[in-house]
Amino acid sequence: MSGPPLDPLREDGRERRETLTDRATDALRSAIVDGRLRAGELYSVARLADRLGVSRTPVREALLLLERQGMVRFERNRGARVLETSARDLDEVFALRLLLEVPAAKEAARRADDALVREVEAMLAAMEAQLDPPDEHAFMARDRDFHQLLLRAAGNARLAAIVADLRDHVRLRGASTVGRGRDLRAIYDEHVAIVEALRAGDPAAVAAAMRTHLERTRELLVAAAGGL
Amino acid sequence: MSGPPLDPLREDGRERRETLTDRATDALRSAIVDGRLRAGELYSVARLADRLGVSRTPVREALLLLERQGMVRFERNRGARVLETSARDLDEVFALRLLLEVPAAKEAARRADDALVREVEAMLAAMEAQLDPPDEHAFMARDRDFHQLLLRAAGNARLAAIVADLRDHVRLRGASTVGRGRDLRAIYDEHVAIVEALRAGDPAAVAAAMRTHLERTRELLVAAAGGL
DNA sequence: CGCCGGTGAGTAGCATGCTACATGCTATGG
DNA sequence: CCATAGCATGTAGCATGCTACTCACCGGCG
Repeated sequence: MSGPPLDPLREDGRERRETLTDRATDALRSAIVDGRLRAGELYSVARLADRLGVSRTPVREALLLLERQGMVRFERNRGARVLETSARDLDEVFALRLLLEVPAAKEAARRADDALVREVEAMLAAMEAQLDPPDEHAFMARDRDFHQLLLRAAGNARLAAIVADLRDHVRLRGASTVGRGRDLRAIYDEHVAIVEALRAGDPAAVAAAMRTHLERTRELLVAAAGGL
Repeated sequence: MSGPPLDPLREDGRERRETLTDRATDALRSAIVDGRLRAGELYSVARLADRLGVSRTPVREALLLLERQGMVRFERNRGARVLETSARDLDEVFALRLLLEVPAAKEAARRADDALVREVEAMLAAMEAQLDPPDEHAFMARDRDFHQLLLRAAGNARLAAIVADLRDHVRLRGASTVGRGRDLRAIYDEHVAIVEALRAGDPAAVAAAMRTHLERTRELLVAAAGGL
């Protein structure tokens, strides 16, 4: 089972600042998040290396990094297994995001200037553009950018990096299911509330809106994963 | 007819035996934390591999993992540089520890039973044993165990893992400096306050004691690093 | 004297070779 | 027919080979 070929990493352009290990890490991470590499499945380093068009070394190094992030687990002489994300895992992830992102949103609001507000508004518009027709993949990419913008604005780079890692545990479903469009609209509205509070210069309201958003998202995802 | 069970040679049937990469990661991490590998210095994979008595592969893999943790940075064709921990880094680390450990301590207190209280008390006694004569290295190891015990008791494994990673950014100084013994005593007393609140079954007091402890430690370390 | 270009040693990054082990299949013996 | 030994195949883990690059050093030239 070789599966569909992943995008080759090699580019003919000679200037490569990034290493192949970096590229392999990004490629495998996104393949796992959007399900092209399936949770629960075993993959061999050699086969993935073939699919990516590189040698085994950068692929193994990438998988070791993803293992540390909790996305895969090596099984000796068997392969690397993509780990499933249980409802309990999602609960842990969102407990952490609440602890980190709510205070970070408040701090970002305290520091916010007009330039940040404009950036956030632009991000919100980009999200809205993915509602009709509903494109979950593009929407979630914008959602990630929105959150990262606010997190970086809070001034703690490590916090932003930790949240980015946590997000990778939420898998995207492939085809939109029934009612998915309405879900996206609801998520979008929660972001609107955050931006309105930010525009009003009200850090406590920003924090509250972020808390509401994360709690609702947690409910949604935990339920979709079968509940606790 | 199976007879009496023999001791299984394999731990879990399918789990991971420790690899050389794992051991190299632990060895290098602790060498960096206690200063045997010096911050700011460049080290080559080949030389480290010689010192550890293994080939370059597990050493490179270990350094890649430590790079992801923010402890080293590869410089192409030059080596791996041990990153310094600035006062600003420490401020970020403790901002995160406050966001995570204070609520975690409260949750641990809510869940605490007699067994946990006894474990924590034993850990506290182990810390006290390192006060006279003062042994900073052993004391800090116990301190780490104390915090990890509480974090795990809070029921969020990822939270505990994140805090463990953050702690590695605090370097131990080698020989005790003047007044170091008194510092250890003060740190110990802050842990006593946490345990007393825990014994009293008062989650809010546990959280407050943890906050005090972390804020004082932050002040101490940020000042020692030259201030913000 | 100062600048500059060559050059050789050392390096990360990547590819590949090698070994022990896990597992499925098959042939063999009951 | 069924159980099982052993063989073929595939794998992670580790070692090693190879290449392009960095940089310190040195000698010659302005």
